[in-house]
Amino acid sequence: MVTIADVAEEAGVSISTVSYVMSGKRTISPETRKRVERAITTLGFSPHAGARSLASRSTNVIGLQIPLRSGVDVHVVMEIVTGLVARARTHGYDILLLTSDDLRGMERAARGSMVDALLLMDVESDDPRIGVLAQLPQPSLLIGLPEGRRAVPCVDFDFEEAGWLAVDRLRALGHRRLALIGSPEEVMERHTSYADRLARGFLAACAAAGVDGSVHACPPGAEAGALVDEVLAHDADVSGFLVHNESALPHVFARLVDLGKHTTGKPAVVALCPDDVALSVPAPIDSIAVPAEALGEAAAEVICDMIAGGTPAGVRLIAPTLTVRTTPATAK
Amino acid sequence: MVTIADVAEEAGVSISTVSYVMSGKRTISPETRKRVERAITTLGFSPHAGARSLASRSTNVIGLQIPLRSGVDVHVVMEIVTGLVARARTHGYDILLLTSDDLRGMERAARGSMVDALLLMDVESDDPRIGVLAQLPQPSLLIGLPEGRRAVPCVDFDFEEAGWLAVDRLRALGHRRLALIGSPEEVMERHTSYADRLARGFLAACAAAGVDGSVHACPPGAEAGALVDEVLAHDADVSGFLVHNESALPHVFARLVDLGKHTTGKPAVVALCPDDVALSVPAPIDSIAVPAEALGEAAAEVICDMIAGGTPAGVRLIAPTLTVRTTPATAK
DNA sequence: GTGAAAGCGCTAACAT
DNA sequence: ATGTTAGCGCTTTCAC
Repeated sequence: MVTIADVAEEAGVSISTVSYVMSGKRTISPETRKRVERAITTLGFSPHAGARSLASRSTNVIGLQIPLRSGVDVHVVMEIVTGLVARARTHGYDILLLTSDDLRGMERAARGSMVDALLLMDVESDDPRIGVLAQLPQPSLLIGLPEGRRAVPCVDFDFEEAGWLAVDRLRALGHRRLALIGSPEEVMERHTSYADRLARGFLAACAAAGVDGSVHACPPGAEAGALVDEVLAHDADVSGFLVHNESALPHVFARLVDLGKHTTGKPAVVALCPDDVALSVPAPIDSIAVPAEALGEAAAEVICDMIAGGTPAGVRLIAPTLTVRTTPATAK
Repeated sequence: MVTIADVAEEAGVSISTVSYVMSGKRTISPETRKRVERAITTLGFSPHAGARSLASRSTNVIGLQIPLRSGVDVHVVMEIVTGLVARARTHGYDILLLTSDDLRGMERAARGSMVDALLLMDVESDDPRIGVLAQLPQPSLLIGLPEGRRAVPCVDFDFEEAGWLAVDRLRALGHRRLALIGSPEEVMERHTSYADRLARGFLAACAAAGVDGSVHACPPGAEAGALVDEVLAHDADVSGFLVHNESALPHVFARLVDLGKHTTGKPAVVALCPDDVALSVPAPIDSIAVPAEALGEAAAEVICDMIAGGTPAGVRLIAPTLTVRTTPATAK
């Protein structure tokens, strides 16, 4: 293994000079800098991360708890992670993978100085991890928005507003009895932050508009078709659907077409999902995009800022936007 | 921050005793052990990972390159990662997330002693990363099976054999003209290892059985329906389909039902996908399970073994198994 | 503009 | 069965 001492010798300078060339923390004459840089590439030197973190008390690693639980939307998770990793790298940070069921893992990582900060996904409305985070010496950030006190900064998509937006659109399409086809039961039951907030926004918007609205947990995959039947069995006049369940979307849509509930002239669905998912449905549908990759990027920016000691982060919510792809006969 | 010296003082022993209590590398009297352990929990001590890696020359971290490229099956990726992380943790290893497009990232991690080993997913038949891996001081493992020399050990599902198995089944169902509906174009084009091997096994099996077989790249989502039409336009007698494209599966299946190509009495499809995906199709279909989680676990076992200096790993392929869910009228 | 040297918190000889 | 101590490879005062 090649060390900083080897580089120093090769370049004919002292160890500290090499260190300062790398960090840029003091002015170096152009010639020395050149010599050192040549020595570094000649020898193929990479500083030992452990030694560095020991001396500098920082790791350039961010711990990320990703949800490996059932019911989560893997597609969205992957996109968030994609954006996150890419953006973190541009700030010089690597990502240490932690799993969301492992409360002790994140403590271990933090207390063992393996990470400079912690990032949590798949946050629940009343998440037990938040208390732990607040005790940790490193800064932390949630991708999600729990209820109650905000002991920890948050970044998320504004699911609550998305509920309002969807109801607006469904009303404009002429629907007066609406249903939210949402996340699977287990996600709802553990009060995953986004599921709670979407339902809240949806129901509040329905109430405000004086239309009828109901919320339904929905299993992923083909069984979603049966749920549509169930909803209609309970109230045959339900005609507008907000679908927030990626793998159920094609099945819900197909069932609504079969039942004649959705036609080109009278669209019945607004989907909440990444754009490519909305486009994979056999016919055009309106959708509110979940900007997953941008969300990951935003989270990376905020956490890097926090590590750098930037301004207190607070709450940041990305606003939803509706994309209209249908041209209903009855739309004015 | 609490250090090993604090613990030693609290317990009234020397620093090395504390270290040896933690590592178990020498015999400690029960009383001292107890005292040290109490001191550790009292003070909430976690050893500094950087200091540890500096002194011990090992990090207890495995670098994992996950594919964040288009066309990959996120569902399968997540399952592999799930199995991998869980199993690695039981061996005391954490996972550093690297991305598969970042060739330099993995070198950086390895040369900077950030990881004890490297694990690569989404391997291509002639993968440029392999040459780099072989030069690195740390051991590495591929999840995949490239062609040519095996400079690096490999673990994977036996996609080639899966091709044979599927052809067996489709022939038993009475089909004589077969089509493989496979990965998206971009995955095929970069000669992703699994896509290549599945196609090879499928075509070899067709040739061996004297039946007609063709391979088709397939876009994810709804456009898959159109591909079915295209295949049949080219040869209307194609009747047996092996589908290896998770998000296309429901659409391919629906199209085949619409066209009357698939009936309960005469099943037309064998799917290659995780079991839950196969079960989410509206009707029972035969499938070959991709044991993604088990694959991740196997990879974790092998790499931990390699780090521990275990026996040279070579190639390990998990055998496919067919699950029959259909009871065709014509089956004997 | 550059060097010398004192740590950072551990592990693992080498002691006894 | 336990203590002493020399590093591990870097960053960062201090000194010039």
